[in-house]
Amino acid sequence: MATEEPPWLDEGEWRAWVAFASVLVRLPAVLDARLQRDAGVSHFEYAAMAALSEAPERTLRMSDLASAADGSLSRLSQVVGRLEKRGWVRRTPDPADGRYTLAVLTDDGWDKVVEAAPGHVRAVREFVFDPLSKAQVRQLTGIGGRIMRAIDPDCYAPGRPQAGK
Amino acid sequence: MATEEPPWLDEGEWRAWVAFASVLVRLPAVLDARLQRDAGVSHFEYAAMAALSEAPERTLRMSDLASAADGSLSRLSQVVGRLEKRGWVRRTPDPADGRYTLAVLTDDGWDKVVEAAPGHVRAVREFVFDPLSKAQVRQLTGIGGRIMRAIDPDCYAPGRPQAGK
DNA sequence: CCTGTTGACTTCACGCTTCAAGTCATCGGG
DNA sequence: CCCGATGACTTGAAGCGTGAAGTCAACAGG
Repeated sequence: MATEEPPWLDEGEWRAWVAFASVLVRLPAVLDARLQRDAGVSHFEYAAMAALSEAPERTLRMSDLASAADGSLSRLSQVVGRLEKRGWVRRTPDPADGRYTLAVLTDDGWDKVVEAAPGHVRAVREFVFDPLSKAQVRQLTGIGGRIMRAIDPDCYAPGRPQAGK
Repeated sequence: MATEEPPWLDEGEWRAWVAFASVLVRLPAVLDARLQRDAGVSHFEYAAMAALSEAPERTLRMSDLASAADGSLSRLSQVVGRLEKRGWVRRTPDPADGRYTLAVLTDDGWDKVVEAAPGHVRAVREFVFDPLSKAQVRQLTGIGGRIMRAIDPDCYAPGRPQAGK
């Protein structure tokens, strides 16, 4: 029963895959390049600061920030080191439990996010939402959810009725 | 006219973006990890060898191979160097024009592709096509095409009637 | 034939990511 | 109070990607 499925892609799947695989490679590349050019930060740095900017007290534990930004703790530690050198983030041991380290977005860091966000949103709109119809946006939501649940069933519940923030 | 569009994402777009952005980060990561674990090659190395395996004579000029594999010439040059050391690819100056370099897939390289392909297809099926309905696969084709055309209008014509290979 | 130009590829230095230790604070058991 | 275990983070070496500069073959003009 291990090989219930056809081993190869049929023509419809193949067409979908060539188109989608290109998107997987090129879309992150152009979004990264825009962010780098317009704001001088990588997408991962931006994601980390954006996550902090939405957190209470603009503060998050390193490990929570790592998963919020979809990266390893090691990677995050180095990135936060760079952001700290640029004055956008500060690190403090958690007063409640010294094993944790808290990352805090500074006022300069907040300003940086506010400066970078509109350009990033504009890029996302230009390459993703402008070319799509309203129906396709709905379809994309469903498709993205299905694929994410296949990759990581714990990432979020399927029919969560609450409005996400 | 520069700011015709709303600067922010509405709720439907935002939900689509959170789901899709995660896919953009995690799907390449899991596919890469599978390929690395099962066949010991990176996705880019696999893509390069797969492109060669489908080319006439299993041969392509370096620059054509670079664009077929969606990477810079510089990156490709290094990867082909590594593949050559492993005996899977050979480099020859083009007899017709010495400015070009031809990359040729060796028999060992062919075997490697044949060995790696089923696992890769299985992974793509597991994470992309199994969780989607037939209708969603069609939708994904349309969405992917639209986004790609926004990124690179020259990448392929919209309604090309010819069956792509 | 010589020379400058073009374009394809290669190489090098640098920055980033990863993987495998290493450090440090806390907790539970003697 | 001490001691080992656990878990959160940090660090260091190694590998990979990028951008700039270098090499080399072919061509076009004198």
